[in-house]
Amino acid sequence: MNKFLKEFKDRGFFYQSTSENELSNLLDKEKINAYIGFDCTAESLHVGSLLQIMCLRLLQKHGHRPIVLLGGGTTRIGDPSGKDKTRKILSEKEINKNAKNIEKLLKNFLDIKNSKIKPVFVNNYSWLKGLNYISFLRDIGKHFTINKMLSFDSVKTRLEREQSLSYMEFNYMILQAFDFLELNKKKNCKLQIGGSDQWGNIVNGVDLIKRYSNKEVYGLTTPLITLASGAKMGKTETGAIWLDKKILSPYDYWQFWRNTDDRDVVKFLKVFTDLEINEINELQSQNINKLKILLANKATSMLHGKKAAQNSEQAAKEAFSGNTLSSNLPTVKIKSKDFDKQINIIDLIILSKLENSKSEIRRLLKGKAIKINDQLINDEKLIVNNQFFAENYLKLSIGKKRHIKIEII
RNA sequence: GGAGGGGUUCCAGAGCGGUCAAAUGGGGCGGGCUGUAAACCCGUUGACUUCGGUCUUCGAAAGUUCGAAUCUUUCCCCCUCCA
Repeated sequence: MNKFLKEFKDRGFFYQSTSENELSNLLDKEKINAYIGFDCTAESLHVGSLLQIMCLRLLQKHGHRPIVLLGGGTTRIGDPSGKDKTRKILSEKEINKNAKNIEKLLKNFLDIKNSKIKPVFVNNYSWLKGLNYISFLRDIGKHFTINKMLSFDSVKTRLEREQSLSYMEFNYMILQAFDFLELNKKKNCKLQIGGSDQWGNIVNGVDLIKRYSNKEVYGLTTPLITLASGAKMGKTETGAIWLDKKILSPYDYWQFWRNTDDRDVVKFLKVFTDLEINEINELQSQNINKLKILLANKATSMLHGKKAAQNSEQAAKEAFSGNTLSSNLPTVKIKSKDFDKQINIIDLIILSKLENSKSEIRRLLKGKAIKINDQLINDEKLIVNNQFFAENYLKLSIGKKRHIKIEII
């Protein structure tokens, strides 16, 4: 089997593929261009997309060129796969902004220097915006039968539940197939990778290219990563694990990985780091917490850089064991006019934005959850004044895991 | 078109005139144990509070009543069965 494909499987990326043997042969024979599409519904990507991002890296590792398709056009329509309802439609401005931001994020992960494997970024809006309806129907539409389209899961489930599926969304799969065709024509793209929920859309593209150009292209899907606990990867109660540091600090990102369930650690090392498989196998005998730190460091430095990862590890070490006020903890700045020499503990926490309900803070205080400079606070009337600050800093902890530094400016 | 069932706090789901901010389970949060894990145990889970209370919630609106999630009317939305 082809080396790329083998590693793809060994690491746990593989779910299914079209004509696997032929694909393997092709990958042996030449370095190809392969694409993954990202939709632009949010201003950032979250950990849920990380699996796809790692696929792009893996392609690069094996000398293939990734094409990143930003769904600037298709986001205007909305993919009905896996959705009960039509999503809200975003404005053009938002979509463009999102696309830009996502491109920027992805560049953190990819090798953008090596010209042989340097990723190509394309936005499908560039070819979708000017489509001529009549010629599109004649050239492309004739290759799709309604009979078949109705058989796709994304359509079927909607219809079965008698939830409306608009004509607009119904067209999504055709557009995605068309994307593949365009990329094949323009960029000689021969492979599309996507999540398992994209299977139908991908196969459509493969079929379309076969019929339209009589060329052989391939599709490859990744499994849905589920956690040992059964939850979906990347969605926590407090919100998604975003990749953009403006939304989620590197420290919190690091913590996300540090808190991985024991049972998921090895799986994650394989999928979300570049460590070689045999290296990971050797490491398995190590202390599980060391592995989690390794995972956190690898994952964080890949996105935010080595320095950020080191700082996060350092901050975590200090926040959890020592009582020193780490300079690396996430910092909340409070204006001295709001502080005004002293402030009630509850108001301080509100200002810090760690909690936004006073009742909740009172509960936490009663439950021995709140510490200032590692000193337990259980008096809700406590006045925090200058004495609590070393320099201009104070460490505020809620529970065992949330630690921040408050700075007066 | 006909017959019936239902919309309750994050979710599932009880309540069916006062004792209801609303049982129970899940989830979340906090505490304990430990390893910033899992499992387990305990507490907590609308907001505000001078801790006495106060205010806002049971699909929407109007009404009956001293008093409504609970009764009535209208409206909106879901589901099941028959045609």
